[in-house]
Order: sequence, then C-alpha cells, then structure tokens
Amino acid sequence: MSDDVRHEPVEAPVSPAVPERMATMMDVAKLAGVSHQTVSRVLNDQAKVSPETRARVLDAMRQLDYQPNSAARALVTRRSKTLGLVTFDTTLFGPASMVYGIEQAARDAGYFVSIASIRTLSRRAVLDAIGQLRLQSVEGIVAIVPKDSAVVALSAVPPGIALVGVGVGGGADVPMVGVDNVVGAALATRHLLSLGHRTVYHISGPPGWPEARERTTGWREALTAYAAPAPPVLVGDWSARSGYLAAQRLATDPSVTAVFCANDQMALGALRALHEVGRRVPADVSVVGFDDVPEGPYLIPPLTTVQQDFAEVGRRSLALLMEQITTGARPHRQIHLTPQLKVRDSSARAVA
Amino acid sequence: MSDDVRHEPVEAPVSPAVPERMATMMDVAKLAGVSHQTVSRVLNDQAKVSPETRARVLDAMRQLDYQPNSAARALVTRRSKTLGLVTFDTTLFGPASMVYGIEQAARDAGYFVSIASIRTLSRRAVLDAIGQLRLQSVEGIVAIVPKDSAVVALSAVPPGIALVGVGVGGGADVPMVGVDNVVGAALATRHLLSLGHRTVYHISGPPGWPEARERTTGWREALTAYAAPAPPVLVGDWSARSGYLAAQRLATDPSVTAVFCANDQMALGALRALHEVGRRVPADVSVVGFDDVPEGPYLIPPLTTVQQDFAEVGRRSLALLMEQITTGARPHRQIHLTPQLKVRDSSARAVA
DNA sequence: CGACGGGATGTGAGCGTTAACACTATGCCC
DNA sequence: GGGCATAGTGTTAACGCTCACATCCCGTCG
Repeated sequence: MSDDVRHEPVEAPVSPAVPERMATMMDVAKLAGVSHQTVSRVLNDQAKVSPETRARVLDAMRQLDYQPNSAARALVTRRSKTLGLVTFDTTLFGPASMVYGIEQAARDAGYFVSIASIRTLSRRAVLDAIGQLRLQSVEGIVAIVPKDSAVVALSAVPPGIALVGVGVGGGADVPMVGVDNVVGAALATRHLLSLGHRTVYHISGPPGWPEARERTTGWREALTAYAAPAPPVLVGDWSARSGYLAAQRLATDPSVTAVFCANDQMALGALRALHEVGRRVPADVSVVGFDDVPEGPYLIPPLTTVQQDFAEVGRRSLALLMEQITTGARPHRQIHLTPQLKVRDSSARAVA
Repeated sequence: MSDDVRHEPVEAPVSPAVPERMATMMDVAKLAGVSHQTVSRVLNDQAKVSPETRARVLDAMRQLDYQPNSAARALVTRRSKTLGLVTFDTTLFGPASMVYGIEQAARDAGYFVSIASIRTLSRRAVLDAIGQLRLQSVEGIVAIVPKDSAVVALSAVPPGIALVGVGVGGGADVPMVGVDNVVGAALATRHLLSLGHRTVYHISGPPGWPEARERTTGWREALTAYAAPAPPVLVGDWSARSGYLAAQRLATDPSVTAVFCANDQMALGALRALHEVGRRVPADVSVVGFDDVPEGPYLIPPLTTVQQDFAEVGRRSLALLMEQITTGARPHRQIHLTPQLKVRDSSARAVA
C-alpha cells in the first residue's frame, strides 16, 4: 500500500554511506532472462542447465559484478563455511606458524578463517573468544591455547560444536593435535648424553604449560634411561630473557657441560649468558633448543634443536575438525606428531 | 511478579543435546511469552522494554542457550561486522605483529577478523585473496602486502570497498599506514655517523619492497647529510641467511666499521659473519638493525635497532578503515608513524 | 498415437533476523 | 472528558538465497 512513498526526500543526511545496492541474484536473472533459480543452479554448478543458458547467466554476472550474498546463503544452508581460530600471542614463532599452517589448510578446504587472539591464557579469555566465534556461527573451532588454565576452558565448550585443541597436551579431554614433546625432548637429551656428557641440565618452560611439562618429562626419561643424575630444573618463561637469566646461574658451575632448553628463544638467551662468562659453545658447554626458529642456523654458534612440522600440525587439526563437522561427533582422538632432531654446531662431544 | 517462581524445579529433561536445531528468536519469544520483536529489542538493547519483560526474555535466552543467528542478522542489516585481513607469511615478526595489532583493535571495535594469508606476493594472489574476502561480505580489508607487485593489485580493487594498505610504501594510491622508514633508517645511520664512523655500509632488503627501498633512501640521505661517501649497497632478502652472506663479503674489508641492516634478522646473520672472521662487535664493527625483535637484547652483543610500534600501526589502520566504512569514501590518506632508535651494545664509537 | 520419461526451467515457501509501522494502554493537559 | 503524547508491545514485510516441487517441452516406446 504505502510501498513507494519514497519520492519524498526524507532527510537522513547523517547516516553512514549507503553504497549503491549490490546486484542480487534476481538482477542477474532478469538480465539473463531466466529465473533466479537458474542463476542459483549456475552458481552452485549443478547440472540441468543448458550450456547456452549457463553462458548467458555467467555473462550477466560479469556485467553486474555480481557477488553472491554469503549471509543469505548461510541463512538458508545453515553453513557458514567459516572456522574459528583462537590463539595466544601470534607474535611468538610457534603459534604464528600454527596459525599459518591451519589457515592454509582451511582455505584449501574452502573454509574462511576467523581469528581471535587472546591476551591472556585465562579460562575466561578463552571462553569469551569462543563465545564470540560462536556468535559468528563458525562451524568449528581450533584453539591454540597451550596452557592448563586455558585447556580446562575447552572442556566447558558445549559438545555440539566441533573443537580441536592444538598443543594442549595429552591431558585435555577434547580432540587434540600436537607434537610429541616427550619424544622430542628425549631426542635432544639422548643426543647430548650420547656425546658423552655426564648429565644434561634443563631450562624448562613455565609451570602450567603442558608442552613445558612434557618436554621436562622427556628430558627426565632420557636421563633415567642413561642412568644419568637429574640436576634441578631451572624454570624459564619461554623468553630469551629468562633463558639468559637461568643460564647465568648455570654458567659459573664448571660441572655444567650440557643444557637442554625447552625452546629456541631461551637457548638463544643461554648462548649469550655462556658467552658473557667466557664459556665456549660447544667446546665447553653444549646447548640444544626446541622449535627450530628460522634464525637458528645463524646464531653463534648455529643451534642444535628439535624441529616441529607446523604445517603438518595445521593440516592434521583441520582434518580432525572436518571429521567432527561431518560426523557430528567429537571423537576423543589425540594426534602426536614426531619431531626431528636437527643437529648443528651448538652441541659437541664432551671433553674428557 | 514471576521473579521468584524459582522454587519450582522446572528442570528441563536432561537429554544431552543431540543435533537438535538451535533455538531461534521465535523460541525465546514463545518461552518468554512475548513477540519475537520484543526479543530483538532486548537483544539490541533498545529502550522501550519494561525491565520486567527484559528480565523474562533474558532468562528465556539463558534457558535455551540462545545464540543469535549472525547470518540472518547480516542479511537484513547488510552489515557483517567482519573485516578482512590479507597478509603475507605471518611467520615473520613484522607481519605477525601487525596482524596481532590489527586483530586486537578490530575486536575492541566489535569486529570479527577473517584472515587470508598468501604464499606469494603476486598481483594474482592478492586479488584472489581479496576476492575471497569479498565473497565473505567483509566490510573492509586491511592488506599487509609490502611488495610492489602486490601493491599495484590494491589499486585494482573496486573503490566501493573500504581498503587500507599496511607497510605498502608511499607510492600506493590507496590509504595506507606504515612506519616512516626513511626517518627510521636515517636515525640508525646518523647514530652510527655521529659515533665517528667514516661511513656506514648497508645491507638492504630485496628489490621491489617499498620498505626496503625507503630504508635505503633514509640511509643514503643521512650519509649525504654527513657528507659521507656512500658505499655500494649489499642486497639481502630479509633472512638471517642473506645477512650472513652479505656480511661475509664486508667482513674481510678492514675499512668497514659500521653496518646498517634493513632488518634484525639480517643483522643477526651479520653478527655471526663478523664473529666468524674474528671481527668484534662493537669494538671493530658496529651493527644496527631494524624492527626490534624480542630477542634483540639477547643477541651477542645486544642489538642496537629501530623500534616500530606495531600495535599503533594496527590501531591506526583500523581507524582509517572505519573512517572509510562510515563515510563511504576512500580518502587518499597516508599515515607515517615515527619509529624510535633503540641503542644497545652493538654500536659504539669508531676507533681512531 | 497417446502415454511416459526426463532434461530444462520456473514457482513458492521458507531460513531468522531487523525495520517500519500499527496498536493499546496510561497519564496529563486544557 | 476529549485530545495527545508516550511507553510498551505486536504485526507484517523485507533481506537474498536454496530447497522442494511444479511445469513445460520433446523424444521415445508400447
């Protein structure tokens, strides 16, 4: 009835810019002289469209610069084709690499990736982020939240939503993908022991981080296997600074000849602390890291470390997520990828 | 009135949610005994809802674990509340930091961030990524594509869509935000010259990268200002390896006493090359980097560098994007943030 | 030669939300 | 006491798409 009283210039000058309406499927249909349904068929390229019609529709789309409306599509199909990614400080090499790996895998699978980085790994922050992502109707969530306080939050996520934890340790009761840190740390430690070191000191990651705990476990197991005494653990926080400070304490003790650091940053800091007091690496002390950052080969000296395949982690977590999305169930699957030892110059045979 | 009907254990049957359909606004309305429109009003908290009704609705939402359907909302409001982020290799410190900064700023502004990392900085890759993001109906796009071949692609993006380039250099004809590389490089170079070095050598970033070019320009300008001779530029590719290789060539030349590297990774490589041939830093040679990576203070020796405020870059690019979204225009605005020199131990007075 | 089948296309009904407007009380002013 | 704001609520119509089904046209077979 009052449908086109629009001729009256209703004053609304201060409103946000109204871009000219995008072309809709209807517009394309009209231009191509077909029904909107035929356009839809072309778009989702189902069969049952004659080549001639298809060409005409395609042409109309091009002319109008038609962009299908994802909201409308999502509304009716109930599929957003979007994945959520919760992650902690993407500035760190580990998380950044995983984000990259996951994102690539997701886009290859035709999914969009919506990211939510959190500032702290608290239960609350994680749940907030997941809540936001759910609001956005993501079909599944990958959470890179490698700390206990955050991992417990994952258990609180309603089972209806597909979820994968990355690097969250074996204790989680959600599906997870991660590197086998126990094996990796054991690899590093055995390497040092096999070089003749009486024992291996350890600068660990901070308490409450599954990966830190697992690496410490691997270190300890390797010591036990070699019947080597287990010196007290020095606790770091992943930062170069903490590695530096911890190593300072070790540096003055001449009995220290081998140190396994739970990541490369701390190893880097350790390298400097040792250098400062004149202890040569690897002549006097061997140092091994974990992660294999790209700069590793160019440190002084090039760092022996444990390499993780982050791209594979990304692919696997995506696969696990897809499985959940299609089956609708949340299998209690845990995938551990085996890391590799990367021997460079920072580790050497113990002097007699 | 019905506020304390709580004693009645109304308890819904505890059937664990099988793939049952999500509650809709209609369901909430029914349960609360109001119309769906009232629910909508509560949701978008407009006034005109009695406190009592609002409470009832809120309660119903809670009971049903109601999640508004973002697709339906986006469809009718024509606003997706989503921003697109195109970025290159998020594994690098610079891009990673910017992504982090932008993402934080966006979420603070109530926007979701959809990310698309590209593997190569080709025109095609950039346009593909932008196309995908547009398909997803993002309201605006931030592109971290710091290479000429990618920057030109940005000019080809239809003006209807909000767009901001980050670190794309002054030559772009789209709005951009970035650090003032010329000033930063000049800062570093002047610092070295003021320490008495006759001239400063330069290991640059790869050709075709605006930031590399600008840093080289700043370096050259500073030399000119000091009437210092400009030695030939050694071209790197941002990697520690390239810095190492370039510095190897410099290391044997005793007239080289100061080197400005276009980023910290290359500086790290240079540090090692110098170390290998026994040239001490900073006693024999001073080295300055650019970026201020977190490990900088723990290199051997701690690296003097130029610090960029990535968080601010994120905030500014978001602001610029928001401006476009609300005004509907694409202003030709260029924002240059001034970086800071961070003096540490890798630079020292030239020996006489 | 009429019924049948299947390829090609069109029609109508939602999907879950917000916008616009209509309606009902209630209170207040003159 | 009639008019008239105004707060609170409901009704209806989009939004742009896909799904299920209806329709049309033709060739083919009994």
